[in-house]
Amino acid sequence: MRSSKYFLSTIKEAPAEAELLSHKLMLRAGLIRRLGSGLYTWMPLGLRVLRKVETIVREEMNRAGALELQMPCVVPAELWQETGRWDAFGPQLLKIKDRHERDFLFGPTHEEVITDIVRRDIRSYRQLPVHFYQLHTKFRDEIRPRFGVMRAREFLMKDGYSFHVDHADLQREYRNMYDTYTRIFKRLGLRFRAVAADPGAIGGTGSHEFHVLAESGEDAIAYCPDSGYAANLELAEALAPTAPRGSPGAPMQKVPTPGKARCEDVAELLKLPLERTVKAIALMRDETLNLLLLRGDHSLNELKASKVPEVAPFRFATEAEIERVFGTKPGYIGPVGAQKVRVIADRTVASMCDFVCGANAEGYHLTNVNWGRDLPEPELVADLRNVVEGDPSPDRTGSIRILRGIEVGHIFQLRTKYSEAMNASYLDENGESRSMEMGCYGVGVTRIVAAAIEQNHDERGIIFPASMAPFSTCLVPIGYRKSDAVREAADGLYADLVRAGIDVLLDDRDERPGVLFADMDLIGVPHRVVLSERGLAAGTLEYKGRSDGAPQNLPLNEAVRFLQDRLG
RNA sequence: CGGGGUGUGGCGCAGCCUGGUAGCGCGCUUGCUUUGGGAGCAAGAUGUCGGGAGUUCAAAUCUCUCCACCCCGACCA
Repeated sequence: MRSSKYFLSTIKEAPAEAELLSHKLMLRAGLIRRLGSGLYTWMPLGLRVLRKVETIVREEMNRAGALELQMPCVVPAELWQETGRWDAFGPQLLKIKDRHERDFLFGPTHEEVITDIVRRDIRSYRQLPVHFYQLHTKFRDEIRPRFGVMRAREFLMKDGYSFHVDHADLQREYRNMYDTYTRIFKRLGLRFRAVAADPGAIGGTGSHEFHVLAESGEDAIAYCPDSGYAANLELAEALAPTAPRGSPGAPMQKVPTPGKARCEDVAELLKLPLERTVKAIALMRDETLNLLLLRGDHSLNELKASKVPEVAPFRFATEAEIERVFGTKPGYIGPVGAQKVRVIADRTVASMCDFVCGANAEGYHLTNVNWGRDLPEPELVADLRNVVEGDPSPDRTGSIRILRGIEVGHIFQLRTKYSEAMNASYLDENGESRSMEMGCYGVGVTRIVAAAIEQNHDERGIIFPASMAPFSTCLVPIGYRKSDAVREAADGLYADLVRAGIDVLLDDRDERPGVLFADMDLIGVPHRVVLSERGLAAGTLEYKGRSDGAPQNLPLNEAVRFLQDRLG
């Protein structure tokens, strides 16, 4: 491709709408343009990148034995009413009506449609297993789309669905997909990690997420370098402390802490470590108030809380409810002397002694509080908190580190959730009807591009991994329009590179060299070859990798072979 | 949806408080010069100041209202 015949639309200053670095760079490099909230056009340059990612995903899915098909984006409501998701999916579901006022939806995911296909076409165990996938546009009416294509409303996703005679075969395919996803992200050249995850709203048992590691990632991952344990932070178990609870020291004391509602402030005022304080979080379950206790430096894990039967379903108590029950404002509430309240302690809190908590009186806290002496033992002890750096690994080998990640893939074992709801069954060897076991597997294709940039960039712009760069190589002639020698050499080398099957961009624009260099760096082309009169006179050209510190000179006639070696 | 913020040429912004004929930088067009890291000079083009209503002799500026977008929370590939 010649840039004079292409459409490069780079800009120096990122539009104010972009906050995240990858978003700014994608706009500046002219990969995408925004149409509306969460809606983006993929410009020719960006689409090249997207297609490269798609191709790798498709090749690996095919290699894994899955079959590509394509389902409609627009789906009749009846199918979703059958599984109850027409109502259960909530406002994220874009509902639409046709001219006959019939209800449809724009598919955010396609379990219903694929299960409908399978229940019509599959009768016998002899036809199983099957695995169908598509690369298709999804729409989810996110509450708050953000970060460009990272969390867009319309996005490209690879979604695959497999059907099996039994759970064992589903598990086999699940492992197959785990390996396939691992291959995909390796081929893409990304630093990533597979982590155990909560199946969430999609349902089923057993699930892993694949995260691209990046500082700005929205998700936290608990990772143990010693054992290899990796889980989404929300899932990682915080083990109970092994050391026995210390014995009570000084008597409990009510101390004034005016204006100090946060544990940090109380600890600072009392000159005590934050680890000696206890925070109280009031959650309502119907009309019951549960008081959850966490150590001052820990944070509530709402997923864990939602799995404690005595707590869930919950909502946070309002300030009015808190004042009615405790007679004081949030910030000064505590378990000592609290009436009509169920006290539920996090495992860590249950083993604390001589701790600090709210006194249920505005402007006061209690110090040297001890279970069994100053208040009854907690009614319930549960794992309620997020793990923190340094916690023991849940597999009891080594300790936890926290990494940030961007979720780009998720695999689920749905089991029979959808096949039962939609009556997708088959006849087994004995002629008996059985529900199919089902798995589903998603890759956020558009998000991968943003995540790759988030992980790989510098002050000059994007550093695309070779796998997804819009062009593998750029040929930058200096003085293309001025020097016959440069032009002839550039055209000749360009033709040679094209003939060698190299995905090369000849930057033949009539611009100053600085502009050409800056643009090629910005759009992230991994390999750059510079031709100049000076070099030609010496029979050399210049090569520089996108992240190399300095260029190197090469004999002119070795350029093609050199690049072929570099490109593998 | 709750909280915070922003809408002024293609992009980034000033002007608004204190009403008086809309400005800067980048980009764009033309010419000359320049040519190894986003050039210099000169001449130009481009604005329903987010929409509507109101106050006023007069509104980008004040008031009301609607809209769009961004940031923080819950959701997710």
